[in-house]
Amino acid sequence: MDRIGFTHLLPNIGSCYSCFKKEQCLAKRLPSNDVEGLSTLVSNNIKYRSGDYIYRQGDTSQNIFIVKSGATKSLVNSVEGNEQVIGFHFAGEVLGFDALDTNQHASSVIALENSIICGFSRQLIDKLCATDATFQKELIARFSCEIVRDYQLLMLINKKTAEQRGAIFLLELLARMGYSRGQVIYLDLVMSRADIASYLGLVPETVSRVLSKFERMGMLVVKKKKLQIVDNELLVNYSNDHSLQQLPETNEIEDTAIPLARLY
Amino acid sequence: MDRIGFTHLLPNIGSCYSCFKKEQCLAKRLPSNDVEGLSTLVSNNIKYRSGDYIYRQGDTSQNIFIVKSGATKSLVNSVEGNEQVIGFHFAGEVLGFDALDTNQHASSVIALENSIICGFSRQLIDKLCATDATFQKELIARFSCEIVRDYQLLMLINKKTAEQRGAIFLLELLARMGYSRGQVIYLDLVMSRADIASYLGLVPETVSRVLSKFERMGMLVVKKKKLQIVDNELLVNYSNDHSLQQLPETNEIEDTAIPLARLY
DNA sequence: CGACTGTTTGAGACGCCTCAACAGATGTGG
DNA sequence: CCACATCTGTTGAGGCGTCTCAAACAGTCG
Repeated sequence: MDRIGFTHLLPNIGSCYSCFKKEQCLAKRLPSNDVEGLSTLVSNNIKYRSGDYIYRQGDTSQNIFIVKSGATKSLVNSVEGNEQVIGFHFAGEVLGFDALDTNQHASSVIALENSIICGFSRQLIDKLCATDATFQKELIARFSCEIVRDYQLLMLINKKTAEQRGAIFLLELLARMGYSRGQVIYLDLVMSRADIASYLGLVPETVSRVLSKFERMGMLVVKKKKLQIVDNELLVNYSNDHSLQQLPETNEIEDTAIPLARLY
Repeated sequence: MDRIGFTHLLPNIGSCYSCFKKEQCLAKRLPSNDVEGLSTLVSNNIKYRSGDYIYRQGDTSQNIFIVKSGATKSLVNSVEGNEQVIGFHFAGEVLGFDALDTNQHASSVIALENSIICGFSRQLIDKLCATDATFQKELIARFSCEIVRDYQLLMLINKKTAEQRGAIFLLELLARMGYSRGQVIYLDLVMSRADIASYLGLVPETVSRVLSKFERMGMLVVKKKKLQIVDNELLVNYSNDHSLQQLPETNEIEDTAIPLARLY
């Protein structure tokens, strides 16, 4: 499951200077003569296996991490033991913004598949911020982006039906994978139904039902963790408030009369 | 409604140097000889009336703001026109972190009462970051704090009952107002029931019902926007998962016996 | 092969929303 | 000052969407 296609070509430990992902990195615009020296402050290319923790809620550290390949989920545990997934993270994304105030991570991050991740110590962050205005601005931008993402998740969980959440989730995933509309595309869910459910504020059964319904409608084809998106427009339609524009489900066998009744 | 007690003593426009809130300010530790010059880059002590917008979702700017006195709410509008309150902000808190990546605010902020707010231009932020490591770290800390706050709000909205949300909301408000446990205290809700409901992912009717129930239980006394917290411990108890330890509600006609029943 | 986890599907329960009516507070203009 | 409209907040009755609980199945691993 090599998401980027050529991970196997990389040495396990490499300098930032030769990193094939440096354009996506937080520190992408560092002058190259600095980069080499800085690599001593970076944990390069750490391999994590599926299920491994990158860090745990409560860990005392101010490291931040950058996903180089693979995928992770972040989650928060409440005092009562409830656990909620608050994000999925793919290549190029930054983790660990939650510890830079309190010196304790407010969330845990777990690899969803075998992943390669770089770490920046707080020492390095401060050094880069002090010497490189570009890095500093990039860091601020990433922070801001994360906050906006949280807002969107809040909007998603609040006051949307399970079907809307499902549709929006899939569209978000498609967008992050770089797919545009109108293509017949295949989507690889790296996370479990339970993860999706937790992220969307639902239970796994409901997620399963939503996906099944989408499949019955001809919107997509579900095969375990592999999805084929057949009708992207329908998905977009469903992600909006469709209370007034209810589309007929697969009518043949069972209904026929019901959708007509629903039409006005 | 003078939350801090001596707003009226302040001049409308003053330098940062003489600001009585500089200890709480993002720029609190600036060397005093710099502060005077910087005040030209700060919009000092702008007065907003209740209902005024500090900024609107979609506004093109990268200013950030600091609430000096008063209170605000921030909210996000979805494409379908739904609106959700995502935060309340009191003196000392920073607003506007959501525009530093895209150069567009992802949320709106509205004054809940007459408020005094300072603004920092992006130009100033960058200048301070470049010259003052302390400011830079403080900014990062505020960012991180905001992200953790968002996580907590997500946990609050997801999988909690209306009563838990109500209890947690009140406790959060108490904590931010600096009250500790065990006191009989008065709480002044500056926001409407609709604002609370939106923030908690509920409808105003439900918020009203929850508050009424808390009052019937002897937990607090509701009088419009003024609350008296009578039994803080009970509130804490209710904020946890009380499915297994359901406390008896008012069974008798009205009261009298209720406090006694609650004593163990 | 049997345990185990993850997923799907169904039936019923329950919590919150919706809709409606009403009360109280606030503001406006005559 | 009152009549009126408007807005906020409260309370009740009923409906609906999601959760809960249960069962069955598939896939994986020992």
